[in-house]
Amino acid sequence: MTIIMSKKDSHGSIISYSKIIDIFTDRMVGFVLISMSDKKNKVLQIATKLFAEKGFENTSMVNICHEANVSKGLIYHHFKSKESILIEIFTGVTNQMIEMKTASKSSQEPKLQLVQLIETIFSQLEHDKAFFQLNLNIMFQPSTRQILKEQIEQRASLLFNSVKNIFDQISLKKSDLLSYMFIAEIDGISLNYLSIFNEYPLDMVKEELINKYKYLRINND
Amino acid sequence: MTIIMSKKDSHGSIISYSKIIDIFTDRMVGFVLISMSDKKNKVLQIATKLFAEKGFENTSMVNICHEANVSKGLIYHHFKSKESILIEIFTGVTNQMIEMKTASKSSQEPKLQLVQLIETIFSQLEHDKAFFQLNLNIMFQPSTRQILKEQIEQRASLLFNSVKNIFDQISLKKSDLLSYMFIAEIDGISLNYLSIFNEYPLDMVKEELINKYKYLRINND
Amino acid sequence: MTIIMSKKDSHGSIISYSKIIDIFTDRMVGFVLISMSDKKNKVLQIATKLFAEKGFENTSMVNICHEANVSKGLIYHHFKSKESILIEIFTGVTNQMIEMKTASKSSQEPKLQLVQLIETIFSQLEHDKAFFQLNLNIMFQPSTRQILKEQIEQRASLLFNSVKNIFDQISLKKSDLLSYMFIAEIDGISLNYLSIFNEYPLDMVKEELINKYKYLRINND
Amino acid sequence: MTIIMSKKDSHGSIISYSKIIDIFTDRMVGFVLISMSDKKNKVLQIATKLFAEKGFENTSMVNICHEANVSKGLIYHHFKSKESILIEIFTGVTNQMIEMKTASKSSQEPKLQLVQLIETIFSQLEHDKAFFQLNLNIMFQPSTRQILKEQIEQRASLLFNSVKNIFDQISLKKSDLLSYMFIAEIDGISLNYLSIFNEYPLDMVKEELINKYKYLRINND
DNA sequence: CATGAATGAGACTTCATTCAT
DNA sequence: GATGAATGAAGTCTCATTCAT
Repeated sequence: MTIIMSKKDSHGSIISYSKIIDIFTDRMVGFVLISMSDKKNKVLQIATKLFAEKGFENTSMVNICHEANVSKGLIYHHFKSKESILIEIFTGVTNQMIEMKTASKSSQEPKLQLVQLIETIFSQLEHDKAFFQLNLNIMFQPSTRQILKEQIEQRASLLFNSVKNIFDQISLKKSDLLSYMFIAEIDGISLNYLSIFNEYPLDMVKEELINKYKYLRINND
Repeated sequence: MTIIMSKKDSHGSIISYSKIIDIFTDRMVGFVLISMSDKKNKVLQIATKLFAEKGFENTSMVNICHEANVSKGLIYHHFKSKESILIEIFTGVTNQMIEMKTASKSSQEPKLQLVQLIETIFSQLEHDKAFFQLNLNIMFQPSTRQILKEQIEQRASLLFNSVKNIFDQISLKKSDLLSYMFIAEIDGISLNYLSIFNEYPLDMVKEELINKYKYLRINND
Repeated sequence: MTIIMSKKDSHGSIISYSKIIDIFTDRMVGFVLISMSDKKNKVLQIATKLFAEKGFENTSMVNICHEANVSKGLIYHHFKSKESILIEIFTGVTNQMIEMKTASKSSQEPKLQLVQLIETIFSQLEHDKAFFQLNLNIMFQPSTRQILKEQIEQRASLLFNSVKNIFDQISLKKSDLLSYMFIAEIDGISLNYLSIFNEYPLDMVKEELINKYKYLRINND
Repeated sequence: MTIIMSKKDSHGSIISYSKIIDIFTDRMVGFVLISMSDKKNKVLQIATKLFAEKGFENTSMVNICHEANVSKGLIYHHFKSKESILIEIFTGVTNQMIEMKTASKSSQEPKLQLVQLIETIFSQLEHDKAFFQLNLNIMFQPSTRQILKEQIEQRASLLFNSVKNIFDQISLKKSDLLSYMFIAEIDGISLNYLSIFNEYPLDMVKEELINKYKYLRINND
């Protein structure tokens, strides 16, 4: 799944990728992660960055060591293998998504929820191109895809359920189909923006999409 | 670009991936490839298959040699490097797309052209998942992406112009935006079908999309 | 030396390998080991087991830590190095052998002493294949052999003197040669039983050997 | 099996280990090996030497590279792994043994065959201590033992059948038992000579053994 | 055209050992 | 006594590429 779920916190702001990166840094307060050693943190942070920049296969353990100022031995003290670093990164984000989903109970009008969701996602997309590209890279590289198959599926159903939940509030009819179309549109735009077109008119496309869903009228034939 | 352009040949049929694969085989008559030796053909064919199955980085020259029943020396006689095999594969398909584009001058009603395009693409998608995944893999793997940057952009504008050309026949207004949306929808669906959802209702989604464009009414506000 | 000396204690029973293992446990009362901490004991015990099962080179300190439920730091608190664990294990057994030797003063008829010795050794052999294999492993692995060279020689002469002492009681003539042959036969059988033949008829061979020495008649030509 | 079978060639001389080593050198004329590249030969030769001197686990691929004046890549071009070098060495010798066995049809008096066998083996033993030690090392190192389990068993039965065949000519009764004892004596002496005693009186022991079998009288009770 | 021996850089990983706490 | 984070050397193996034949 290309999309990272958004979460409105008490101040109405959005948890963006900068927050996701915080999972591995000092501001994170989840009890599981709080005890993570600084060096391990650093490794996860650097690995995330390098995997995003160069791809998983083209990032060597030595690359990570050097950038993280850490010895090879230490990495293997904290992680079983290179693969397991990838898994830990991915799991961190997946857990974050799950947590967000549980936390976010919107009472807004459903069409506005869709609009909000679109805005959140595109805002993240613009801020963290590299991170989204990492996700795509991982999903289409057969080797890494295999490793993270389950999580990818988990994330997909997580997002789908969130979206379908909103459409159900609008109309139970065709909510499945509408969810698939909604997600396809967002993923397609992300894909084109990130990797296909040189100068993609993201703002224009975003506006079009928002208008579409703001004034959505469902044809119940 | 996820999308491989279709071409209606004189019999109204579609150039599918099976045809694309033919680029590398004896039936191909393009002037560029006509002189290609059988062995070189075989290498390109096998490399395409292996890159799709295992990814570029995880396919070794030896893998290709063994499957193609060819010696290492011979591969380096025909190709400067592993990269250049990838480039040649990609170029072959790009050239094919260009040729198709020049050849295909449809006189059909524009909305039917869109429907035809949708059907073509999804038909290819279903037949050649691996090949489409290869394209995605290459585009999101930073290393390979860099190598093929220009071609990726060339293909994107090729497709965009084809689509925009159709929308222009419907209405000059917003034809850009509509083209971007159309491409995004198709790419998004492909993406979700290929790599995200476990059991994607491709037929249902396709039908929805076809209905949308068959009866398209443009809001000219 | 493949052979672990036996000892008849006051009840006529034999000190078997189960007793040897006790060196490292609470029932041991030797003055050297009495003050040994429980954890150190445990480490020696586990190390013996792992060295026997996997060989010295293929047993890592971490393997020992995990199985002994002890931290790496603690092992290095008790032992200077991995080598020194091996040395301590070997020394423990050697000391035990020395102690046994000093303790065992048999007044039996010499040929019966030989029979007794044969029975003891084969009984141990059957009970503790792994332990005997460890001894062989250590003696033939050039690296470990070097470390324990002196002890190996010490044990050899210890055993040789014990055996020669018995043969001296039978006949002073050729007692050297007879001792070498006796030891060779026992070691050869052990070797074949432990490591060469798939289904070795140990009982049959043992009986043959016992008969040979029970009714030994020395040719004094 | 510690013992390498001997073979009387047309001049009554013995194929010693120096001949076995020739398997890997220019004098070998077996059609299978004649085509082996010089470099591959060299690697096998050097590996044999180093495994014998330092043990399998303590010989690194780099050690072999350096001594054989060959690149790491080349070794892996010829051998799948370090293990496979060991297997190839061992297999070479095993095949040699099989070939010798088939070739050697002695018409001598059986007791003299035994004497001949003893002399052959001890002659080899004295010439090639390191090689015999390698065999022992391999058989008692759990890791290598596992790898060569089958061959070890094959060799054992090969030797056993040879020996039993001779004893059968003397007396069918107890020929099994006598074979086991004979092999045990030889292996025991080898073991003691190679690895236990500092100054082993090999000549004296050998003479004793020869006398025993030269004038063997079987007790048929 | 065609082969495959040969190279050497660099990949992932293991491991004994040290040391601050 | 006890812990485990941290190190760095060394190990096995892979791989794109070159080149003599």
